Amino acid sequence: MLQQTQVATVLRYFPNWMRRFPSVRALADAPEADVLHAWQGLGYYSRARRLHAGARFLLERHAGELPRTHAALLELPGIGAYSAGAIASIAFGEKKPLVDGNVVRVLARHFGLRGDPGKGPLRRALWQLAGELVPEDRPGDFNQALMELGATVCTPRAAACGACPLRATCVARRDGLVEKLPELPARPKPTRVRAVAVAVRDGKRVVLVRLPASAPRWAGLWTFPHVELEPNETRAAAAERAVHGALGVKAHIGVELARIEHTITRFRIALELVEATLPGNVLRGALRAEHVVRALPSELSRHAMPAPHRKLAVWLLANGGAS
DNA sequence: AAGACGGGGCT
DNA sequence: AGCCCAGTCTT
Repeated sequence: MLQQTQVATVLRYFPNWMRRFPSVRALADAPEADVLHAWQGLGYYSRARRLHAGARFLLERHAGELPRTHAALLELPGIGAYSAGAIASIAFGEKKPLVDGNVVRVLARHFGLRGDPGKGPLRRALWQLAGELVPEDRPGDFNQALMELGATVCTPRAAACGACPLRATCVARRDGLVEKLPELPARPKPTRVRAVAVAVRDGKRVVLVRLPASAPRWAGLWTFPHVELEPNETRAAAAERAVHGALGVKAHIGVELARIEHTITRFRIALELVEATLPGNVLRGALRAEHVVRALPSELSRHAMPAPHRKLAVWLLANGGAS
């Protein structure tokens, strides 16, 4: 849960997660829908699916117990070099390094390492260095200390060098490079896109569709039928296309209901919610599919939805089913 | 060896 | 408005 996610954010999810899945078996036995529901809003949903798969893997291969070696941990879905190093060193006292965003920063600054830490040469050097530094005695404490130093003292901006226990030997501090290191590439500015989502009405109910497991984004989550607008495409045409793509039927497109802005990894999406109805004769068959559900606005929260569609669902609930 | 994957905290 | 977060997996 903490992979690429701040502790402050995880704190809002972890207690509920542990209440719903208090054991490896509880998680392994849970339907994926429940797992995604408990994860909804956290992002990087493949983490949830891998954690789920990991629980099942543990039951099949390790009698439901976490293996105690770095090598065996690495075989688990969702456990990469960082997590295997963290668990092996912190939980089991194995002398293994770890490199997370904090460690990258601390090491790059302290040793004055130039280059992009995401690229091969420096990336390898950082793991090599971390491996040489981690001690036989209390490797977990050392690793946590390194991360904690990065999180609290050697921060991305306004580092508290005066309070740093390593200030005497820090190359970046000596050379005035603290703010320059590590040399992370700037994230490209998000591309602006317009998208339309459709609230397909069936009386007081509204249609949600579940994205297929093969979807590049939000796989397994429920959304309103939606598409990005093509160049020069009208909102209504896009809305029709969205409904046809999701349900295979033609819809009567109505008025715009709401509009939100949402930024995800590389896109800044202006997402408009448009109302629609279906001809009565196609309604029943089209909505029978397993990946389609009709729900009252008050029931939408039962389904795992990504943040932007969740916002639209909240809007629908607040602003009623006025149709 | 690059890209892709979410969403939000914090400056 | 940016930057970055206790990374992993796929292409």
